Amino acid sequence: MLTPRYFFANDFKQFYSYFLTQPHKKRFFRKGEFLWESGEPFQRIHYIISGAAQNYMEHENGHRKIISFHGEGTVFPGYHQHDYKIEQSLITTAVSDMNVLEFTKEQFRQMFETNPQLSANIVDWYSTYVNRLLYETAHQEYNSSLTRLCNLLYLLTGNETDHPDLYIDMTQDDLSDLLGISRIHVTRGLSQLREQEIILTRRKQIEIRDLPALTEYCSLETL
Amino acid sequence: MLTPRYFFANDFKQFYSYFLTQPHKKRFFRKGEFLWESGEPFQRIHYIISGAAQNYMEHENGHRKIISFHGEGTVFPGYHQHDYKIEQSLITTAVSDMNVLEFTKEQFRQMFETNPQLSANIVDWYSTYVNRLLYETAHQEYNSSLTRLCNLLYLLTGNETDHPDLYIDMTQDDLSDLLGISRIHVTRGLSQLREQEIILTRRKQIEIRDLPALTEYCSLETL
DNA sequence: CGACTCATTGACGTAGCTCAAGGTATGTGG
DNA sequence: CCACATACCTTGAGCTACGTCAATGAGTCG
Repeated sequence: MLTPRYFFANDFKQFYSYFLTQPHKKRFFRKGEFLWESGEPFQRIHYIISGAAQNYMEHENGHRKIISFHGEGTVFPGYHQHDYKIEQSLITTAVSDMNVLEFTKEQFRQMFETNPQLSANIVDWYSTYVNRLLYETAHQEYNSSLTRLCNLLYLLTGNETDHPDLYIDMTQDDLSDLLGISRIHVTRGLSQLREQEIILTRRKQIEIRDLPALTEYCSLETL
Repeated sequence: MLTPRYFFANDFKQFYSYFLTQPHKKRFFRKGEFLWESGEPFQRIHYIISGAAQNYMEHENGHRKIISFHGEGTVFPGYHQHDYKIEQSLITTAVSDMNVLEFTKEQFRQMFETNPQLSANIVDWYSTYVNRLLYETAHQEYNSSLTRLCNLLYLLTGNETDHPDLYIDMTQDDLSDLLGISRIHVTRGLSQLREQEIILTRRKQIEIRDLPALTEYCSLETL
């Protein structure tokens, strides 16, 4: 039973060697560079060999919403044919140096049409993406800011694995942009958790000290 | 350039005759019946011949979030293989009497794997669904309640077509559940628009009298 | 006619926002 | 290696948009 994910990785790893046999371009992006710029329609699709990217949207009033992270062994953005207005506000940047395989929409279409395993995988990827968005739209929206924060921290530990990652390397600004809660309010929530010795906060990092206690604050839907 | 949609219809119409040739079950649902019940894992997929369904989610604290409507000539839910926890809180009910073709996941998988046009269409459907969810998560979230309301009304007129539908047949409760805003606040927003003679309100219906004036209240992303 | 369901308006409370000021790591250039 | 700039974090104070509660009105249906 899958829970929402903010970080996508390794869900296309099995196609790496196949991708290499198909027409593509090898590219390198330095940390901070754009893979997909604001205002540009969606045109190229990347298979990520190493490094990670962040996908976010800029609101006309200046707010920034981080939607997802994409790391090694995954493909972003999801392949499709339509053009959506909202894509003009989407931005993808490298959060670390990246090596990728770059495909045009047309090249990817070729593969989609001739490789049934690939097309099945793309649909699964979409369903995972939908799941993450549904979680936010239909669940998180109704939670208090503290619950939302705790849910996010819990999910970022990669709860599904046997080895939860207890160090979340992210600024409070990023958490705020992921949650759609003001940075100051995020700080207040974290302070509260810190007082209860559930977490430790430091520069660009949250350390989870007491995962069971954290889950006490999470909504049922999250666990 | 596509804008978000809340109402899905006719995007699988071209497969109707194909679907009829494939293994399926014809079913009839009376208004109010469940196509997919709460707690039940996702198992069956419906092609809608006539009538319409509503897909919503129930939050553990009692809130109800309407996600989308699905009418004639479309398929719901989207085909996929994984099981997501959140699906246990999803509910689909008939909002009018419905005639559908019902497929099991397995039957649909067969079609997905053997009909490339169908699989391409499924991916396009997913991208449209993602677009609607992104719109809400990354855009509406940052708008004031009045802007959100106006955006929704505008989108519900079916703005893309040449013949906008100026009568929105929906209770204020439904609008509130679509927007994630309290019913009372929805009423207040509507009152404001009514005072400016942009809309007329009546039982289970909003009539748009002045569409251009309405768009003045919409966010840029919506138009 | 009575019993729903749906819509409206007022009064009031509060979660979360913004503004403001200050504190503490980290990195850079002289 | 120091000092200075910058990025990041913390806390307080006050405001406001939106939520809840409560009372009433207005269609609709059996």
